[in-house]
Amino acid sequence: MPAATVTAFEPRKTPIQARSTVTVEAISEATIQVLLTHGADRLTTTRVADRAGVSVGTLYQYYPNKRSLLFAVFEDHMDKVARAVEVACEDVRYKPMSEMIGLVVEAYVDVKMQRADISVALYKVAPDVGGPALVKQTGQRLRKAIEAMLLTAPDLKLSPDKFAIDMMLSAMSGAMRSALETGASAAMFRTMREHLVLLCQSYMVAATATGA
Amino acid sequence: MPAATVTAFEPRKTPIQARSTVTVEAISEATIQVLLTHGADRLTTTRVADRAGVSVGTLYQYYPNKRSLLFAVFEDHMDKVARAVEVACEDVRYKPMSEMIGLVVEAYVDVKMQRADISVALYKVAPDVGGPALVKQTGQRLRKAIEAMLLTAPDLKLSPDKFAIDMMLSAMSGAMRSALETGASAAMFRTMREHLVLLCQSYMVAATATGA
DNA sequence: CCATTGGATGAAGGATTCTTCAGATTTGGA
DNA sequence: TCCAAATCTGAAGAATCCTTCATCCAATGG
Repeated sequence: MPAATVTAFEPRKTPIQARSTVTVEAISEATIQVLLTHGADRLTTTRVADRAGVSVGTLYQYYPNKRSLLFAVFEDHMDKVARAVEVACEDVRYKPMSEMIGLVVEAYVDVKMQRADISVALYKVAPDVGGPALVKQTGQRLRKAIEAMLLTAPDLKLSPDKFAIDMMLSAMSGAMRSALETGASAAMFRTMREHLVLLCQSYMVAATATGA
Repeated sequence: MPAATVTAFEPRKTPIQARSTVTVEAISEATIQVLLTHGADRLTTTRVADRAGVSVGTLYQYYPNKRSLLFAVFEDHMDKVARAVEVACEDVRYKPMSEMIGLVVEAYVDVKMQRADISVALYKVAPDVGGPALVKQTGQRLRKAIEAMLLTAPDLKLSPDKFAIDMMLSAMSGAMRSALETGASAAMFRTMREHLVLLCQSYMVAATATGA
């Protein structure tokens, strides 16, 4: 069950017929498009419905309110990011720690980049939609994946520090956010990807060497 | 002159008499209070005016619109943070790089902590008020201060990498934001302060050793 | 003490937007 | 084919909020 903060965003009705499944998909996609083309503050339920090719009433048949709509999109994005990182964590088990960190960081940067526009759009609505709660939740999920991964590192003596992992994650997202919001160029992103890898690696080495 | 994105937020009238100076002060303070007690989405110009003990009309005499009001508060906060970091940068010139980094990071964490509630409140309104632009601006300001500081480090061979400094700054703010938004305990903040110092130190050492 | 400029007031205009719901339409199965 | 359930429609209700402006009060200096 999701945290309390996350409740009351549940969809109102579950699609049964194929027709409605298409509809909710269209609405979801339209939400992103409107967010992208009109911005967060001009995101209107009517506008989303128009773009989706349905009427407002239909929208409210699946989402109890505007926030739940945004929340759904947000949740979906976070899930995709988390999934990508989790997969990366699986793939690099039993490798040296530095390599682990490097690949995980790159995986994170890459998913975010693939959905750069959505990321930027979501930064704008996050505060109004219980963003921090979802971020926190996803953070825990990622920490577990990374923790499990690190436990298989042959060159890791100390057990991985939870605090250090959280630190790394928040630093990562901070750097990524900054780059995305300032609209960095492709070249800049490559550089920043390398730097972020370096940052995480050197920190994790230091953190696991010194202990906590 | 401020960037274009930052324009149109200028106060409408400059206080002349003592009375009006008090008024603008009260409005500014009231804005923070309302933000804290009612949240970003229920921040109303009328409500702010009430809390400040003036009428809405008075508010609009000094701020052309709601956004400019929020912007002013935001700007003020960012300035205080920047100032604190700049002072720290001045104080640690000619010391070893690690010490420099450590003290600057601590200075940053401390200012943010002192105004923890304001910080959290502002995260919520930032997107609607040209936050990213201001953050970018302040970031440049801080980078310059840090760059100048690093140039006086006796143990620094390579010239400091601008990219690395930006990276460090964004990582710092990301970690801080995460901690503030999740409402960490005082003990957690102490730990996180130490870790953040470690993170920045180890990264900067790695970044200036390897070059860019 | 008075005139002029600065400052304050707050009801009301104007604009948006969220959300509902009674009724029309479509679908899938009997 | 026909009906009940599932969907869809979109005008309109209801609630907010931002912002203005005509008007009144206070301060300052001559």
